[in-house]
Amino acid sequence: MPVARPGAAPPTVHSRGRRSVIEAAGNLCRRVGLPRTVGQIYGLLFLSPQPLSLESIAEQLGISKASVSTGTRQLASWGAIRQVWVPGNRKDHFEAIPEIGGLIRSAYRQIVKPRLDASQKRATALIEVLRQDYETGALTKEEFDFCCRRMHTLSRLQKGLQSFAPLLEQIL
Amino acid sequence: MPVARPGAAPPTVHSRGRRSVIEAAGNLCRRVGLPRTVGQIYGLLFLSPQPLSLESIAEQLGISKASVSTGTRQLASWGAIRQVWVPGNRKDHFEAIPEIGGLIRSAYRQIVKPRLDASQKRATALIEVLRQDYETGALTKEEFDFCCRRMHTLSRLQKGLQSFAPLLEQIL
DNA sequence: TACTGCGTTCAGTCCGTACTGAACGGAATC
DNA sequence: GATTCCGTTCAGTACGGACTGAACGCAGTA
Repeated sequence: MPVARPGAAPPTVHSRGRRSVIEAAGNLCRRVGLPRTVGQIYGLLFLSPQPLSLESIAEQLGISKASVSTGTRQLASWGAIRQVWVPGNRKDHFEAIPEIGGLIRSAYRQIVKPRLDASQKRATALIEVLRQDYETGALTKEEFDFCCRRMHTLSRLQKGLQSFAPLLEQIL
Repeated sequence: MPVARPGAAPPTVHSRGRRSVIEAAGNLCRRVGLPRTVGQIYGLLFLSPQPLSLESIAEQLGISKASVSTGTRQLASWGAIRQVWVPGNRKDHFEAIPEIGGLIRSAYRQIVKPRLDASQKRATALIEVLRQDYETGALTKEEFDFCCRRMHTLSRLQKGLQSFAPLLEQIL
C-alpha cells in the first residue's frame, strides 16, 4: 500500500505504475545486453515531468550514485537523455528525450549498419581465404565449392537485411 | 600454417576460412545473448558438406560433448539444424539448414511479435494503474497527466514497430 | 587557504550463467 | 544377460561483467 509519506525521505519510487515501467525498461535492456540500471534510469526519467538530480535518481532506484553516473553518461552519449541546468542548484539534472524512434534509428545507423557493411566485405574477402585453404590442401575441392555456395547464400541474406535501412528510416 | 595432417587425429578445424566464420558466428550469438557455442556449432555445420556427428563437432570446436548436446538441441528446436541418420552408424549426425532468413522470420514471430503485442496490452492496462496511483495520492495531477502522455507516445512507437511484421515477412 | 558539496574514477565484490566432467540411462552388439 | 557405445543430465567450476564503496578531483563557499 504505497501511500505518500509526508515528512520522511522517500527512498523509492512510490507509484506502482512507474515502478512497473522502470522494471520493464530494465528487463528490456538486460535482454539486449545492456546494464539493467541504464534502462531503469531512462524509464524513471521518461515518466518524470521535471528533471531529476543524480542523487535523487540513485535514491529512487535504490542504486549507487556511481551506477547512475556511468548510466547517465551512456544515455547522454546516445542522445537518450539530456543534461539540464536548474538555476540556483549546483547539482546536475537530467531529463529524458522521449523520441525513442529516433534512438532506434541512430542505433541502427551507428551500430547495426556499419557492422552489416563490414561483414559484407569480410564475406567476400573470406572466399579468397577459402581458396588459399583449398590450395594448401586444408580443404578438398568438394568442401571448397560447398563453402563458396554457402557464403553466397550468406551474401544474399546480408543484402536483404541491408534493404531494411530505408524502411526503418521511413517508419520510425 | 595449417596443413592437413594425414595420420594424426585432427583435434580442430583446419581451415582458416572456416575458423573465421565459426568465430564470427560465435561472437554474433554472444552479442545477442546466446551461448557462443551455439553459434559455433551452427557455423561449423553451415560450412560442412556432409553431416557431422556430435563427437566430431566437439572435437573440431574443442568443447565438451555436453555443450554440443545442449547446443544441438537448442538449434534443432529452432529449426536451424536437422538431425540426420547415417546408415550403418549409431551416432547422431547433424546438418545445417541454410535458410537463415526463415530463422529470423520465425524468431520474430515466436519471440519478438508476442512480446510486442503483450507489451502493447500492458501499456494500456498500465494507464489504469497510474490512475489508481493518482487517486491514492502517489501521483500528483501533473505527474499523472504527464505519464499518460508519455505512455501514448510509447503506444505510437509500438504501433510503428508492429508495422514491420509484413515487411519482414516479405523481404526475408 | 581550508572546507564543503558535487560528480567521477577505480579496485574489489558479487551474481548470473556458460561450460565442464562424471555419473546415468538406453540401445545395440556379443 | 553382460558389455560396449552413445547421448543426456546434473552438480560444480570458471568467467565475464554489472554494481558498489571509497578515494579522488574539482568547483564554489567561507
